[in-house]
Amino acid sequence: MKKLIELIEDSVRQAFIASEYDEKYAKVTISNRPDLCEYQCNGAMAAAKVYHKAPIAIAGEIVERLKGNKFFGEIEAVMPGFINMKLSPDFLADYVNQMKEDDKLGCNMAQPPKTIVLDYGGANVAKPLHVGHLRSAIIGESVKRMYRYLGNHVISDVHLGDWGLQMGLIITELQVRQPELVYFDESYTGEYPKEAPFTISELEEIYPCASAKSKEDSEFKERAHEATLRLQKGYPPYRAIWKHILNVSIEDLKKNYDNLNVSFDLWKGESDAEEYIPQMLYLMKEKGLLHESQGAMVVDVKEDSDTKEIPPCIVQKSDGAALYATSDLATLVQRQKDYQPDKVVYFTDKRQEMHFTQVFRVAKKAGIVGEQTELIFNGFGTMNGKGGKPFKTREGGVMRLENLIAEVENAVYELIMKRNQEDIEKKKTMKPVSEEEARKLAKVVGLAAIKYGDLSNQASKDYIFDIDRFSSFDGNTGPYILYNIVRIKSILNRYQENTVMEDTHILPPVSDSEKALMLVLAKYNDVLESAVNEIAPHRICAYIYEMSDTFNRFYQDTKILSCEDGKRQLSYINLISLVKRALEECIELLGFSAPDKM
RNA sequence: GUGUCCGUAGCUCAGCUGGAUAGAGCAACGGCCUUCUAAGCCGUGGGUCGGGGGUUCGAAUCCCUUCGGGCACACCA
Repeated sequence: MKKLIELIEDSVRQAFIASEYDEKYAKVTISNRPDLCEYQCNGAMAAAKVYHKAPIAIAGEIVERLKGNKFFGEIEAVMPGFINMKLSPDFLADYVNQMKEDDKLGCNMAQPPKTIVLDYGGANVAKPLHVGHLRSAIIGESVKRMYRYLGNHVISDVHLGDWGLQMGLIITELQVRQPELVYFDESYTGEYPKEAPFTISELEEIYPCASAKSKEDSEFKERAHEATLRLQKGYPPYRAIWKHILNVSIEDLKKNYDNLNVSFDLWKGESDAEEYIPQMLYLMKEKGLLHESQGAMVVDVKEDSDTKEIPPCIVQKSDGAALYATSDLATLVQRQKDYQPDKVVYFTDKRQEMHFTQVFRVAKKAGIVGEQTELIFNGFGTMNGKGGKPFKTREGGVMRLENLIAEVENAVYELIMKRNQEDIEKKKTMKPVSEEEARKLAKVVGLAAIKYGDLSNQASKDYIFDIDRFSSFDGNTGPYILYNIVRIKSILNRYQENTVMEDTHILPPVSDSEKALMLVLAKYNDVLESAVNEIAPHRICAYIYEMSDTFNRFYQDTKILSCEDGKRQLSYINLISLVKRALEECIELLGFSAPDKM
């Protein structure tokens, strides 16, 4: 469906052309003065100088040509040269009705659809998810849904950290602890056990212990490096241990991501890229890009236009082992082979920007991906605690993701119980909410609180994660958005109890608040498409907040269930159904959903 | 040091492809529940858009400069 603003702009452009002004001045924007008008065009002021005319005269000419146009209820030229427009109620209602008939509420599908690989999650095997993994998961998941919504072919890959030094560290530490295991018996030739010699919680303890040890004990560190290399070279017993680590971890990770309503099409890891390393190195060698520097194999990626020093990209360490860039590049080889993506987007902490700059340049230079392939680094800011310093537990440690989620759910749970208690005291309800019900509800609302709290900030900026603020039911929060959806559901339920809907037509608005609501609805496709183009979930948040706010005003001064005029009432019902649909589509894109009651 | 991002109300954030009086939420204060969920609505107070300069009819927005802060700068990921 054509965007509302484009329809208007087209007609304004015709007017500019008819008056022999350059059409570039015909740009229309949503008004920043809603008290004066709904849409505005400021082109007359810019054109004034070029055409040596008073801006108000130009604006006047344009307005004269547009008077009587079906789009406009009112249109006027205002000093010094603004063109102020208000839509005709009929046209607006017509547009909203068209939206309603469309599956995607008027959004235009990507033409042609693109194949897009998304790399987010970034979980490491053998390490629990912590708060540092939250943003990647939430933002990536949302962007996945956004791209998909517009009809793109999207493949999400968790891209596990399963191949680096941490593997060697664990193996080495395991050997220290349990040297009797068959994996460490060089002369052993039999089958390796199917059962892992550790549980997930043991694993989660082993890694930090080994990591700390390697910082103090250089001999231990040396052995870990060696073990890493042997693993990467395919040494069978280490492979067997590694497989155990993988299985135990993935099972646990899936559980955690499920709780966040985050899912992946692929559970590939750095290890899966390993077989592509030779091909990758060959491509580089063939192009003469590869050379040795201080014992390592590197590719120069400097460009003349650089404003700073970009160091060469190391693709092979001096001991021959793979590292971060190696696996990211080899992964690109694999993705190119499997999907020929038009676009690959990475969601990691913005501190990794340099790494991705290097990797992207090497990938293009070596021809790992085509010239046209878009490689996008979507770096996000740090999640800070209340004081503006990185988010920590009260003891100062790194907080586990599951604990964070539990804390938010608890905060929400407390609020639900408190509110229920107050309602009983005020005699608004007699029914105490059961603990089980409240817990269930707190899960749904808590997830909305976390995700909305995160996504409503611009991803690239650092932000403050404030549990109390995010889980609050007042103001610009996830719970508030859900509350509005629940309110609409409640009205619809009561209405449908005793009525059959036959006509689904929405009538032209009769009140300001109703028109305002339709105006917000009408820009749905515009907001969604630009949010997707800009990879900006926060724009969707801002939009649904605006819609909720506008709905509330409408709700306040419009009695729906007691409306006497049957046709009008039905129109209201259809209007708020559409609002509900729009809100639900949006929160679905953000990665959470609404309960039936709150 | 070089580069880069940021600095908007007491707090948390929008707005940044230049437009009219810089917007929300929280916090504070005052109204509105026998009527669709008051987790709401209406209203009041609160700002040198870090400072300075420039471009422009017009700058929070673009350019320069300065102060303050975050982050990155090859064998960790």
